[in-house]
Formats: sequence, structure tokens, C-alpha cells
Amino acid sequence: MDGKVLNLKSKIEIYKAMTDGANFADCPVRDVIQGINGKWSPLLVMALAEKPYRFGELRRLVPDISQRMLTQTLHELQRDGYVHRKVFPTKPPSVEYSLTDLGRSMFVPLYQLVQWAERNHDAVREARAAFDDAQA
Amino acid sequence: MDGKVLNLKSKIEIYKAMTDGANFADCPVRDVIQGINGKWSPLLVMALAEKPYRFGELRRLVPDISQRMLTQTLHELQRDGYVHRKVFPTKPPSVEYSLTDLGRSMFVPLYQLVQWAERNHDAVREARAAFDDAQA
DNA sequence: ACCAGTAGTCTCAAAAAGAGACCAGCGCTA
DNA sequence: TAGCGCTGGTCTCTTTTTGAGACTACTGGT
Repeated sequence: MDGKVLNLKSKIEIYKAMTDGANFADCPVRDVIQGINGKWSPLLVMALAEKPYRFGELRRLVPDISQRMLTQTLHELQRDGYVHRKVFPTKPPSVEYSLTDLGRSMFVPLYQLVQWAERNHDAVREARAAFDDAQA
Repeated sequence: MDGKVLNLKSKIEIYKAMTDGANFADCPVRDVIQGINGKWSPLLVMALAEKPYRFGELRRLVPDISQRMLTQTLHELQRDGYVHRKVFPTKPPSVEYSLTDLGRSMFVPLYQLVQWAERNHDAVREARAAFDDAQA
């Protein structure tokens, strides 16, 4: 882990040198992370990693997403190359969304994070409770 | 990876059964992920993984964050137990932010995702360009 | 003839984020 | 000694994002 932190430190130094400033606002990684990092994106990627879904199926699977945000988030995921959109010319045309190879590749580390969340949500819940108690 | 997807599938089934519905809106993992998943949270965690920083240092390091969002995001990270806030009673009191053990633990999978972004940002950029060209 | 399901779009209201002024207290300097 | 800047914030106002829900067009079933 120390090695990783050292790598990060070097990267920050490199970015500082590259941008001739003292920041890493223009970091290309930020750009990519933002795309994964929306409110609904990880959830939809998780769902589509299981199997392809149609629009309405996703809407039912994630009932607290609005149609508007579902459309928009899928559009962004498609634009970034994580999701493939396939239209079936049935009478009411249906649309199937699935992960691309890039999406499946991104899912691997995303899933690591989800597993961490799964293992540690008790700790986070306790930290929140302790913090809120201390405030009150 | 197939094993992981299968695990995910099982989890979705379990959630469906647990919530007696056809969704996983009440998934506790979502709650944890949301905390990590803000616009600025991953960036600040990355910075603090390098070394502790003071408020003003973070502000200079990430120049496109507003003071308001910096305060708020650090507050949330502290509440969720990722970040420790230490006040030094110097003349103008200074405040040092550092990762807790929980924060360092969470940083491990987060860093995996960042590394993925680093390796694949070219692919994402290309996907975006291709998509935008197809639209135009 | 009417209702449900297909995948969306459009509009309007609510919530979140960004920009920038303001605060108190101290050290430095002109 | 009067101003200036640095410390870490908060407060207010504006802009952007999100959410809620109506509306579209087409078809199959009752």
C-alpha cells in the first residue's frame, strides 16, 4: 500500500509539473471517474453486469429512478462506451442495454469497491451514528 | 468473473426476496457507495491518501472546488468515518484532515478504479468521440 | 372502443452546486 | 498604527442538476 501511495504522490508531482501549477484539476482520470461516478451509473452498470436488460426492466428493477434520469444515464454510459444499445424492431420496438467489453472491464474494479461497501457498511453506519451523537 | 456475476445475480435475487419486491432500492451498499461517490469525494480521498492536508492546502490543490463544497464534502467524509479532522490551536487555528483506518481501507479498491481509469481513459475518450461523430 | 405496454420526451418544481461576500483574530509591514 | 493577508469557515444569491409527472405514437388484446 505504501507503494501505491508513493505512486500517487509521484503522479501528483508529475501533474503539478505538467500543468505548471500546484493542482491536478486537469487530470484525465477525473474525467473518466466522473462518468462512472454519477448517482445512478454504478447501479445500472451493476445491473447490466448481471445480464442485459430492457429499458422498462431497468425501470422496474430500480424503481426510484425517474424515466428521465434512466434515459440520461444510459445515454451517458453508452457515450462513454460502457453500454451497448440494441433496438429490436418488434411492433412496439424494444431496446436492450448490455455491457460492452469496456464496460465489463470497468466492472471488475467497480465490483471490488462494491464488495468493500458490502463488507464495511456496518462500520460506516456506526461511524455515522457516532458522529451524529457527538453533534447532538 | 463469471463467479462474480453469478454472485451478483444471487444477491439481486436475495434482495428481491428480502424486500418482497422486484427491486434493490433499499440495498445498504447503495447507501455506502453514495457517500464515496460524490463529485469531490474520491478526489479528496485520493489527495488525503498521499498525506494529511490542511483546509487551505486542499483548496489550493483542487482549485476548482468551492470553499462551500470543500467544507461540505470533508464534513460528509468525516461523518462516514473516512476522514479525521484535527484542530491545531495555533494563532489562526489550523485544521488538518487525514484518512482514518476505514478511509485507508476504502482507498484500496477506490485506487483500483482510479488505476483502471488511468489505463483506459484513451478508450473512453475514443468512445466519446465516435459516439459524438455518429450523432452529428 | 379502450386499456396496457413499448421507450422515450417535455415541462415545471425542488434540490444541489457554484460564486463570491463576509467574519474574527493574529502577524507582518509600511 | 493602519492596513493587508492568512487561518477556516459561514451566508446569500444564482445557476445547474435532479425529480415528478404528464404527454407522445404505435400495437395487441379484450
